[in-house]
Amino acid sequence: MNPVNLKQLAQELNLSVSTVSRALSDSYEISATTKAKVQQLARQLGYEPNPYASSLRRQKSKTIGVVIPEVANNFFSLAINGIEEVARENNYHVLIYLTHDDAQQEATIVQHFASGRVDGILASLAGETQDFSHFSKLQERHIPMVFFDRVCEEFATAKITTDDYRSGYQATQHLLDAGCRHIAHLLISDHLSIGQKRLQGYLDALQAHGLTPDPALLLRGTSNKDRNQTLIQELLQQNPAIDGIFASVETLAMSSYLACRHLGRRIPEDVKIISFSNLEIADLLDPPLTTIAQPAYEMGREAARILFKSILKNRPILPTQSQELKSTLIQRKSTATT
Amino acid sequence: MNPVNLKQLAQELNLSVSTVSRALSDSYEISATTKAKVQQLARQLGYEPNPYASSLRRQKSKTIGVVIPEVANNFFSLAINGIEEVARENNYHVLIYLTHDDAQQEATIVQHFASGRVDGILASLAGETQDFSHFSKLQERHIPMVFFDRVCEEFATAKITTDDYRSGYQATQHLLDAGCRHIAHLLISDHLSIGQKRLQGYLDALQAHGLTPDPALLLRGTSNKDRNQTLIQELLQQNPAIDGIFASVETLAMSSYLACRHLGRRIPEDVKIISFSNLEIADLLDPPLTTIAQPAYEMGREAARILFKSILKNRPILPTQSQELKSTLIQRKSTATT
DNA sequence: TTGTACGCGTTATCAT
DNA sequence: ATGATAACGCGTACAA
Repeated sequence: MNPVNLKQLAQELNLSVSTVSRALSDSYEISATTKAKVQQLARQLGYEPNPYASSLRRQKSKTIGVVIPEVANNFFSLAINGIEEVARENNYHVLIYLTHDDAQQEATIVQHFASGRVDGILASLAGETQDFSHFSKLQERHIPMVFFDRVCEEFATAKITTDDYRSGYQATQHLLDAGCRHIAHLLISDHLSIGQKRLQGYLDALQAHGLTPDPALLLRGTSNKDRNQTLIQELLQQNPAIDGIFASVETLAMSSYLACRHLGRRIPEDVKIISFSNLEIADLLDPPLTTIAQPAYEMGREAARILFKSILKNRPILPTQSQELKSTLIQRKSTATT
Repeated sequence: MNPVNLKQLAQELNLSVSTVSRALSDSYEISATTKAKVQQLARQLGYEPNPYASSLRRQKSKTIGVVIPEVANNFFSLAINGIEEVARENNYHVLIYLTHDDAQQEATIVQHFASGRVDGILASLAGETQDFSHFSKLQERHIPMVFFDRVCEEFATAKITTDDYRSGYQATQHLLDAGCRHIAHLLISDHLSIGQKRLQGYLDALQAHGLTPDPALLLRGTSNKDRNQTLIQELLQQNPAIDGIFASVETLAMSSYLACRHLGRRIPEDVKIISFSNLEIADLLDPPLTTIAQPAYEMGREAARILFKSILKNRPILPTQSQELKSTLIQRKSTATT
């Protein structure tokens, strides 16, 4: 059984292809009776319009592309939920591409979008990305694009972020208030602006409290979790004074838990830990993890909304449409004072 | 700047469209020099072939559709990782659709696939699904389809599952060995075959130990976590003898943790808990959760491999290509004997 | 080795 | 109210 097309419907009904097409799109110029006949047969034969023919003709793909580092990550999977919801509301389809934090792969993916496969793009940068020329080329082609979370500052488009500087400051402040004086900061990447902002918040908070940041207490995580745990263990051993850890991403907090356990450091008695995290069950950890939770779902949704506003109204996206949402610090036992 | 197409390249080079087309596909009938010229200009102008025109012409979309209940779920996000990897290896694109466990939405999505938008489908059923006719229609159209995890037994196609009966038996056995005599079983849905198998394993294990299963100890979870926690609390209160919980999915285990905490039941002293789960950090929970971990990534990968074998060789998928992978019981403190 | 012509399925324009 | 026709961009059979 082959896919049914307009021609077959037309033949069956002794109508022209164009009449059938119009009947199906509920055009006002078609009589009610023909409409009914056509639509009934279409339903009966399970007719589905060929989306590629339609895309070719209309120069619209009804598809958006989502480019993210990983999907097995609470933040991104929640964001996808938000994106998918808005896409469905607009009868759009969602193509997912994973960069695995590899700039080269990201470039390949984005380059492909010059083909017209998607009407718009939602992207969160690979940690490695330093050269943004692949994105610029898309801008020249006027393909609307919204960045979320791991944004590219330089681009004249909308970006959905959270108040990373403030959160970084607040997290550090929280540890200081809890009595920590030697706070390590674990970051993801040297290149991401959100990482830089969180770092700057950390540095400023320390200095505001009369403390001199110690570069030895900064650790760049890798993509390998075992390696990260080892690095953190070494950090803790080489700097026994460390009494607080501020992790920029969830996995680094988890590696810190394992490192502490391995070294016999108690949380929060010996080391207090706070982390950016969208772990739903932070409360069920041992000990419960104090988190800065980003509104991941809302970020995905807002990014998608802005994108669709542009696609549907055929207007360029302006940087002024950017939004900065608020993260929430949720205090739990991992930073409790004894 | 408009998307570049073959016509423009042809004009620029004083060649015909077909020559350019052939040069780009590295056809043997084109001279090396023209090929070089064409390819250079194509690169220079950032030419990307229009995938929709190509799909229309070739009747191939180079796209697969993935239909799953949720993405914010460790099992499914890991599976997507596996799927995406295989898709990328084959230069295919991945469309993601979420059913949110709603059979109606699933039917709508699947129905749309009759349009030819995808060359193949990977699906994991919505918990609610009872009527499978939407899938049958696709089979009539010979669109290759592989089910994974939440499979539909009735279909003559490949299914990737885990040894759910054995795991259900083993999980129950594990609790029995730990001394439990009143074991509750929390399931997702009455309709999913994997749920039925796990349940059967549970029932058989009980009976093999001379215990009579008590229907009052079976609880069907909902899609609402708070509601689930309430239900579990009621279950525990109405059946104070319960000393073991076997959860069929991770969220029900987490709700059980919260329920126990709320009621002051200690884990594992008062109640031991075991659950199907792909939580990476089960070990960091309080107490660490004994899990049956499914090879989610591998399942996605294998399902995708089978699908691509069919797509690329243009052969139907046979039920004999089905695979049953092994889950692993990882014993942790939540089922420890005191 | 290259060019011409057609068709994939749909939609939009122009006629009747 | 309906039909004929062209075009979207690409790939291929056939011609030259």
